[in-house]
Amino acid sequence: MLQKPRGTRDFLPDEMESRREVESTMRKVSATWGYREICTPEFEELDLFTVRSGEGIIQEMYVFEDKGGRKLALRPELTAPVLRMYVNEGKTLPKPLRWYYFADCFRYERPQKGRYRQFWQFGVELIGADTPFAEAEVIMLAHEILSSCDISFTLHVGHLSFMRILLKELDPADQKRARMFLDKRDTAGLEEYLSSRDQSSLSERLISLAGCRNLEEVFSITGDFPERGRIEELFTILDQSGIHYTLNPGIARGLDYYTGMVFEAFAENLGAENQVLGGGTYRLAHLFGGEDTPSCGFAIGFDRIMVARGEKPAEVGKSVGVACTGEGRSWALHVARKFREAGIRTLFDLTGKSIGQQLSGISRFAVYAVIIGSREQETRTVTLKDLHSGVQKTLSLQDALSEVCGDDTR
RNA sequence: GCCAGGGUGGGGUAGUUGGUUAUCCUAGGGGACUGUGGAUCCCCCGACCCGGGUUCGAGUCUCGGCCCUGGCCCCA
Repeated sequence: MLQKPRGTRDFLPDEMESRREVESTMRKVSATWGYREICTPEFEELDLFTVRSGEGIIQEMYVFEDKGGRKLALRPELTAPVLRMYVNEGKTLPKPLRWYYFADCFRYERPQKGRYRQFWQFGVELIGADTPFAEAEVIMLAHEILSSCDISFTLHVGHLSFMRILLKELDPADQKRARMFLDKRDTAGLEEYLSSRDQSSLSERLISLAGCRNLEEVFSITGDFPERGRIEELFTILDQSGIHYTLNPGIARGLDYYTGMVFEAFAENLGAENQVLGGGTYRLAHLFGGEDTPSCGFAIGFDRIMVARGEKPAEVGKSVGVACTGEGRSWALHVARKFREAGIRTLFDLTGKSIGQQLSGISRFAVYAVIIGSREQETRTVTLKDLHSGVQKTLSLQDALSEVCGDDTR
């Protein structure tokens, strides 16, 4: 028997419905903030991703050559494609651009809990606004989306300037190593590394920086620097917004293109892969041939959200099943059509068996049965049975429709 | 790429030291049953992940691969 490729999943209707429910919540929230959906190709030129992230990621991607010999890759993420799209066709649109996407991505990695080779991301990019308000808006939107997903999470907000100030004397390779240690909260590793570089005093300052939970402490370590005012303004807005977050100067993020604010969110129930969101302020457009454009955004690991939510059956809508005898068939078809026109999920019996057996089938998926035989056909009525209470009555079609439609508890 | 633990009908499972026709539950299909439901009874369907090796004989032992679960690495 053929298997599905490693790290991919099939989704049955129950799971698909609950995924769509969450997805639709994310879309709705984003829409209320004025963000509009975009879509980019499933695959792109390989260079788009290597320009941004380096050659090293080739082994983590699905890379292939098409019949014309072009080197292509299934997208491993969406920020680069979105910014490529912006450079290609968004430059003349009025700024700022508020875009969101919901799309699948592919990474050739070892699957584990919450990590698959095909996975879905919901993300937002705010392009062309370079203010504390822009950064705050993106964080607040992220917070609202996560809150609407019915999971418990913690939101950490940081800024790369703090670390940069302390690290500016080191050469770039050492800076990068030091950031990685901090990002992983590996203080022992950091101390060891920096003392091998004769920078022991630095590691102490870095570690206390990473432990800071308010700005005064941070600035007492870093001293004053030009961006201070802007950073203070950003956090003032966050405080005024009332969202719950933690200041975390230890966030470094993996990549070099982040320029300032960075933030991450973590959920429970997730094991080793518990980060559900990551984002920040960055500059990428110039890498793809555009003007240097300030942007910020975030991406949500949709599948991890679903894991963190746990088993939650999706809402079942109202539904009726139509059972009929041979004599009642033509009237039953008409009745079914009317129910569907009223927006009710309506399943017609396909077995042609006895009424009892039809009801037996219907009761497995519907809360109402509509029974049509020769009596109903002659009098143009329907027999509506509530399968929960067992109560049934014979009504006009119109009354049956309003009974089903009007009863919101079903 | 690395480590640990796994893989028996669709799902969940039993299977002793290697020994007859691989156990049970559930789901699914059919029937009893063409004007009143989820019940019951009967019947059916359906599995040892793949390949090599050891053996008279392998679900069981062994090697390799694939896949799953979790962890490491990485995390754009």
